[in-house]
Amino acid sequence: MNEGAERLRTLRTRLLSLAAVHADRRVTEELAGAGARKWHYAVLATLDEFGPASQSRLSDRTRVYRSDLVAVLNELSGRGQIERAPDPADKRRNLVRITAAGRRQLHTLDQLLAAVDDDVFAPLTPAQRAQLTDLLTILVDHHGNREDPHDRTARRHDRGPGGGDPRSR
Amino acid sequence: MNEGAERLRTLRTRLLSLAAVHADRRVTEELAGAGARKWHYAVLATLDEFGPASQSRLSDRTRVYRSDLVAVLNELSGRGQIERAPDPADKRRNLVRITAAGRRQLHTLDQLLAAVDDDVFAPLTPAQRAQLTDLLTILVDHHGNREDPHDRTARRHDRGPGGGDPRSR
DNA sequence: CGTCAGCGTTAGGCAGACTAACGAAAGGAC
DNA sequence: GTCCTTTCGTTAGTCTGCCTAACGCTGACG
Repeated sequence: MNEGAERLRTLRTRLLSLAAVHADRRVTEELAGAGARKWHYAVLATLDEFGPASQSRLSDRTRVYRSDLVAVLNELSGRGQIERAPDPADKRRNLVRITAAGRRQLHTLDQLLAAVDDDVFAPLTPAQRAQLTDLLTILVDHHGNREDPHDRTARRHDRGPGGGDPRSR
Repeated sequence: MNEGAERLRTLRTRLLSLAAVHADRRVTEELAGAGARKWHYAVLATLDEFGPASQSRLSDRTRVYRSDLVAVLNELSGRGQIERAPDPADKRRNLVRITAAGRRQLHTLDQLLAAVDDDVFAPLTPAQRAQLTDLLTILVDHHGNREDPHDRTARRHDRGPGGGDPRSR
């Protein structure tokens, strides 16, 4: 009944995708149960660890696009989990800070995600889980440093005269 | 400079996602260079290994939704890489078969994907790559068997009666 | 022969990733 | 101080992948 072609089953990039899709789905499901999404968690966690920050800084740290961040912050502040106030030192900026309610929510989500992790990686032994984390970390670190996401400092002007987008899409 | 919160950097599900997103992007880019997409490859490979099949069988084996498969097959047949003809034995079905041109394309894509794999997993030693494949295979096999994709026999009824989810956007 | 299930197809929703552009404000050069 | 450029938050819109719903047709079964 089940299962496809040899080539597909052993294609490493595909395996990676399939595993990730499944994990993503589980995470999304669980977070939805708490009325949150991945980005909400990312923002709350980042604010908690780094303290108040402007939206663009948040965008850099969470890898959420500035344009999409707006909606996320709207939702979070609608629930009183963050506060957004103009920065007196620079009126272009908003200073975003996490609230007590936000910390409570963050704590809830932390536990939730730990449970999902346990569930998703249940078929692996603790040693294997650690192994997997190591391998993935190597990969992510490697390309994370050379292919910075929407980098604002290095890019921006490289739109050559040809206008061509190097990454066709 | 770089990099976000500890909690995010060490979250296993997130690492998995990030690695997969990167791999996916590379794959998509390269395939685009050959005028193909992932699904095209999946279909061609499956046809090549299993021989002619109906669309719904293809859908099962490739995990491409029947609705989306239509467009993929249109494109492939537009390029002469597959042939689609009504099954004389059951007029509801189309029999899809790969052509010689399709096999050539498949071969091209195989090489292309091998190169991408090499590139994406370059930071890992061969032993580590094998390890990763093993770990991912365990994960995929495990949930692949209990959470059949768009399973048609055992529907899911989880969409509550409450109607839509008015996600503001 | 009538009902039901399976097939291919069309249409559409929704979310995530990403680009473009804009008004407001800041910073620097002169 | 006046230009010019950059940064910031924001809105709008595109594109793709994932997924549901429904339709018309055909075959299977009682």
